[in-house]
Amino acid sequence: MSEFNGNGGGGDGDDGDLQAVVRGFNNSFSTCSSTATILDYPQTCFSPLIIQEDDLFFSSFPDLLCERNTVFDELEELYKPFYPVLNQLSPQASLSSSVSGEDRSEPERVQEKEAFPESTTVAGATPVAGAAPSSSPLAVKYKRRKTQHKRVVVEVAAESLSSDVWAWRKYGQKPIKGSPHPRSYYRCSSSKGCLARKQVERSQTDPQMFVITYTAEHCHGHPTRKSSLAGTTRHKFSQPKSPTSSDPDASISAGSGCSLSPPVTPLLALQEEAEQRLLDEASKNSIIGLDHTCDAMLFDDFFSGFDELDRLTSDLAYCN
DNA sequence: CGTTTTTGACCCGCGC
DNA sequence: GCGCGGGTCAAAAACG
Repeated sequence: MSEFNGNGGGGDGDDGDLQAVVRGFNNSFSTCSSTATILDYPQTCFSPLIIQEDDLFFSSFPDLLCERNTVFDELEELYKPFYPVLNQLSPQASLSSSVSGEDRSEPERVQEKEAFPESTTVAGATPVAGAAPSSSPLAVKYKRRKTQHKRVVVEVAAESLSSDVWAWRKYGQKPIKGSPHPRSYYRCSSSKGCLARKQVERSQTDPQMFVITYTAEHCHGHPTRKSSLAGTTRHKFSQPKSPTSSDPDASISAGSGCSLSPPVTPLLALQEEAEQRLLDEASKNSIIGLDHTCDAMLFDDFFSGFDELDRLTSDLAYCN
């Protein structure tokens, strides 16, 4: 790609950079050394109920506890304006209304169309299935983009990019005007039809940092470490093809790899699953409703996520 | 052989 | 209406 290469000497290196990033940063929430910072959007919610309940749970995960003191507290603070609203909502009711990810078997484009009905809004409005017909198949194909609203932008250090419980598949890379670094586009490959997207690019201000933009939500359960390992080569990302990839970040990819270790015991597997689900919820809640501050979906997904976490926590207690 | 990456082309949204 | 820039597609290549 001549245009891309035209970005100069940094071009090839950036290739490596972004490859290294492919695993995402989800686990950065559990890494105390992570310097994850929330950028553009006000974080939505952290329920008082989860914060009250989880002391025991967090104590089981020192890493999480560490992060909780930073990110979580910050989230809670930002979330305070929502408390009155949340207190009026029933988690159970929310849970029942938020189920939708399971049966998404239709073609992805249709799903996206419904997931992000353009110029729609929300607040309790039900997506109109089959609405907004396009004049041509191609029009349907490319329906989406800038009208998408659910996005979260995160800046993370390179060292926090080494692992991700999600499997991301790169589907594009573009040079960005005004930026010396290209942007890579990833979609979730953990589940067919998953709408989750991720954009990764190197920070302009600090080349040691990466700006990750998450779009949409995963329409499937969190892939446990166990199940991830059960896969074939999913997380064994190939080395950059370019022999010029002497980029130090490429070694991040090759070196740390996916830090997925096989669960030694079922209990450990459960703990890990709970941990990962928590992290996922934290991340998911960052995504939800960022542009629809009062979107009902925001609360639905929020509660459903923590309800599941609560269930897992109960399972943990039972196992102990 | 299945999955992932690369990369040129295509399409759409938006600003002018 | 036009052009630019960003986001996605899809075929080919690479990888394990």
